Amino acid sequence: MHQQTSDITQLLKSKGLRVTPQRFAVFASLLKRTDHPTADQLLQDLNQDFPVSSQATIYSSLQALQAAGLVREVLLEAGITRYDAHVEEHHHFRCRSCGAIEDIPWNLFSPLDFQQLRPGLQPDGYEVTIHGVCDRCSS
Amino acid sequence: MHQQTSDITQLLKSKGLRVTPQRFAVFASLLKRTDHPTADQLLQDLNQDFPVSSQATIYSSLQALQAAGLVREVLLEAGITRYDAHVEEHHHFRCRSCGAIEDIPWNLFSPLDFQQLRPGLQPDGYEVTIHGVCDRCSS
DNA sequence: CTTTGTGCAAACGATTTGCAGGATG
DNA sequence: CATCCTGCAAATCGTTTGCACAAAG
Repeated sequence: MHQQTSDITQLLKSKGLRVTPQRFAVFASLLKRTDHPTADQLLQDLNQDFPVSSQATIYSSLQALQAAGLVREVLLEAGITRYDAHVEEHHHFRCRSCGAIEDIPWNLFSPLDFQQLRPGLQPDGYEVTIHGVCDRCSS
Repeated sequence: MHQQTSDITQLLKSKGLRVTPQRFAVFASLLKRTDHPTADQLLQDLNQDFPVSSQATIYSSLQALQAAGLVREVLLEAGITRYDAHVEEHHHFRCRSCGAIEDIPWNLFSPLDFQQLRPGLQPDGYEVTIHGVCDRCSS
């Protein structure tokens, strides 16, 4: 949150990524948004005023950012890949009526106990997806 | 588990679905498998010996079965939609190395407490996705 | 006999790729 | 200045659609 321009540049560099205007713009835009946009929504947003990036570049930027651990995929609907730069762990609530997606704070639930997991499986992370109806749709 | 041929037929009928050889085959195959196949894997499987179904029909069968609540989608990798006929709730473990997917029993974890969820959100289900490395890959 | 499903092939939308020119460190 | 990125257009992959024929209830 509240990253300065120079912070973002340093962050990208520290992960071994070249800082290009396109890559910077993709990451900065994702940091600003909390709505988990798709690649295409991101592209629309960036190119709103004047062309900033192309389709192919959006995808390669997202791949690079993902590989660097700065961005993660969010999979909630079949065939739709969303992206999120808020990599601090959190859960998701998805409204089955309007499709809205809401972040759920990580510490809302007590941590899962992996003791009972089958021996051999080495977990290194998890997330909860909650399905339901949001307030806008239930009224 | 261990459904008889006639059971499956009755089950489909009870959900208001016409029983066609294709639909029957898709559902029966999914019931037998626990590996969450994609539509294409399912098609390969069914048509292994002789043609049973076409691509278009697999997709429409899956849609019908899903609408009837007999099958659910499993989303674990970007762009890959998997299907599962074991609709009793359960969680998933995905190996980040080989991609293997393993079912995790629903009652392995104590139930989540939705009390603290933002008022207005009405949850009606959830699932946990665990990421990690499986025994085959860690040795 | 009416309704719904099937199979084919064409259409589609999201993502990837090859390649020539351009920018980064 | 060597390496890596960008943009374009073509290619690819999974899924959907239109339509004529066949099968289910």
